[in-house]
Amino acid sequence: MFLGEFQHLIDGKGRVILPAKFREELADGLVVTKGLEDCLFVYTPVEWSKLEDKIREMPLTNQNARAFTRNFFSGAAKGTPDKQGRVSLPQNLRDYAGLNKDVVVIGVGARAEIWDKEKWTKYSAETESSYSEIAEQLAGLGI
Amino acid sequence: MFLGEFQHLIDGKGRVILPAKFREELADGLVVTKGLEDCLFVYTPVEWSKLEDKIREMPLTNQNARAFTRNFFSGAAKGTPDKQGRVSLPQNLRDYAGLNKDVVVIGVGARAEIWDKEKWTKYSAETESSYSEIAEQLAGLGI
DNA sequence: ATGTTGAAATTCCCCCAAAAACATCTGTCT
DNA sequence: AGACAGATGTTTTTGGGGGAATTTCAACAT
Repeated sequence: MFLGEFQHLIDGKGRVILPAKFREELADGLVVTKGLEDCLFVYTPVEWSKLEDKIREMPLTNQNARAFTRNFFSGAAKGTPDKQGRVSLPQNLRDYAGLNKDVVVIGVGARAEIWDKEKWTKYSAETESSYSEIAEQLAGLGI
Repeated sequence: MFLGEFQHLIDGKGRVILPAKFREELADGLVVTKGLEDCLFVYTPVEWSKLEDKIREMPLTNQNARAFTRNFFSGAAKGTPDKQGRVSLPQNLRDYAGLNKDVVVIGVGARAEIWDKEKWTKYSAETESSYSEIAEQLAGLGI
């Protein structure tokens, strides 16, 4: 279970330091993928394989499914944090999320997310103001 | 399981260097064939034979099925990477996929794909929008 | 409030492995 | 026999991964 918001830097080699609170859960591996709203999703191996199973069911013969599958798998990277809690992010993922130096790592329950700091600031400002409105619309989802 | 996106060059003899992360899985052989959307599909021997079985089940009476089967099998080539992790691609396959010098090798779960760099750039840009659409739907399914 | 201790974060440096260019060998065809 | 095309091997360079050291921060106790 990932909670909280943490500021970090990316080093010259494209590595992020994981928040200390996330280390234990991710110690034996993690998977990073292209997420929604231009951020990266970070899953534990268990969560990932659930996802993977769903995707594998998609038919090879459907063109949209192919496009999605390609994006999904090619935009994914397995990794293990080193002894200092760092994970290296492949170039294509950094490009996708527009990560430069300042990043924000947030906990979102089952997964963590990595954002470019600026993008996150903007996004959270926008959604915070409409927080209760959004909540209203979610009422139908049974929360 | 193949994941990620990797840039490589084809040498003068028509050989591609396989990404280091794919080597182990392909060490004891691989099958390359004409893929969909002008790229090449690369399978492990195991995955290939699974596919072969599926294709055999297709009705011989369907004209499209016949055409597909012909392309798929006639364009296939078995190979083994050398000690440095290189695979040589037959001329006809290189022509098919329009491979010059810069290629992109991507992991797509059960298979890998080899793309001409330019084509891949274009394709992934075009399909990115459908990615987030589908991802959103999947996210709605509680993933 | 201040000093002390420990852990986390940032920077630096080294080494190994992977890429890319370069070179050699073999066989076949003319 | 020579030349060419194909495949296989070798060398050098570059980039990335990993470790270590220094600094910063935070928590705690005096």
